[in-house]
Amino acid sequence: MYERKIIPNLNCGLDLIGEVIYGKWKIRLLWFINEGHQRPSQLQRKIPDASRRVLNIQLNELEKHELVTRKIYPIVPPKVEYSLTEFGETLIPVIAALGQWGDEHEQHLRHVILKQIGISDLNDTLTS
Amino acid sequence: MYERKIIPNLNCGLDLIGEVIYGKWKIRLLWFINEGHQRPSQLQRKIPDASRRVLNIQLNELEKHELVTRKIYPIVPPKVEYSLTEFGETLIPVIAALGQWGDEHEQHLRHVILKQIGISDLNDTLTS
DNA sequence: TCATATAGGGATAAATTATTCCCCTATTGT
DNA sequence: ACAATAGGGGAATAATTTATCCCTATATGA
Repeated sequence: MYERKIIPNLNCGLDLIGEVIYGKWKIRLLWFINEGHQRPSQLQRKIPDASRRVLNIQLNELEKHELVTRKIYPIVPPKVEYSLTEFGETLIPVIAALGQWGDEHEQHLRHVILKQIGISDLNDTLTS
Repeated sequence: MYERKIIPNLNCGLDLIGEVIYGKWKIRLLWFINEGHQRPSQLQRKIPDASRRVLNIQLNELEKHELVTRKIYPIVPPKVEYSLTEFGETLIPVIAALGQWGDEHEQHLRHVILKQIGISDLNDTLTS
């Protein structure tokens, strides 16, 4: 595992929440697990742009941070199910607020983001 | 400026909000600007762990994303003030929700974060 | 027998983000 | 003359995060 060389700040609530949700796919993982997509293969299908590898890594971190639990069924082929812990569930309303803000301002966000990236990528983005 | 090689997903609200707030200091910048710390030097004093350079870069991005505006006073020594746009203001309640969750679960978060990083860093973190 | 599905991890490359260092302008105070 | 303050940016490097590729194991169906 990677070992940090710069010690993180843990001064305020924003620092603390950042430590556990800052990761490209973590919020989506929590969201989909909450929606009932509990198995790794299901999650991968819901998030096809992420590689299986990263999802595993980020799921491990979520588990270490006690936001999710992992249940292994001793059968073949293997079966694993992730569930939100009570702690993890408290985060759902916050994630909902993030997603809602994004949805409410979709038009404007798309505009300013594409403007910055460069309009040349517009087609790629829309067709992906 | 850096040019992306991987095209971002802009499928849902979570993708969109991520594009504008995903950055180590952005949320704090928005928060402090909202609190009235509008000048770059003030912001730097509020966030001493970030270098002046990164703050400038992230402020530029926030401006491009139309979350803040930059007002330059043509005097010497120079004076600059950042303000939230109306759009930026709509993000404040969301940031507040993030910070509040972090504050409410401070004990538990500290515990799981330090557990993962390694307790050896405990002293460093507490005295920094 | 061979492909598929299931779950996971090691090693390494690439992409992205953040830090460091140094440079520029002009005024005020010592 | 020199340091400090105000704001800003280029270039190089470090740190961190993601992506890619390849390998393990077992059972089922074609």
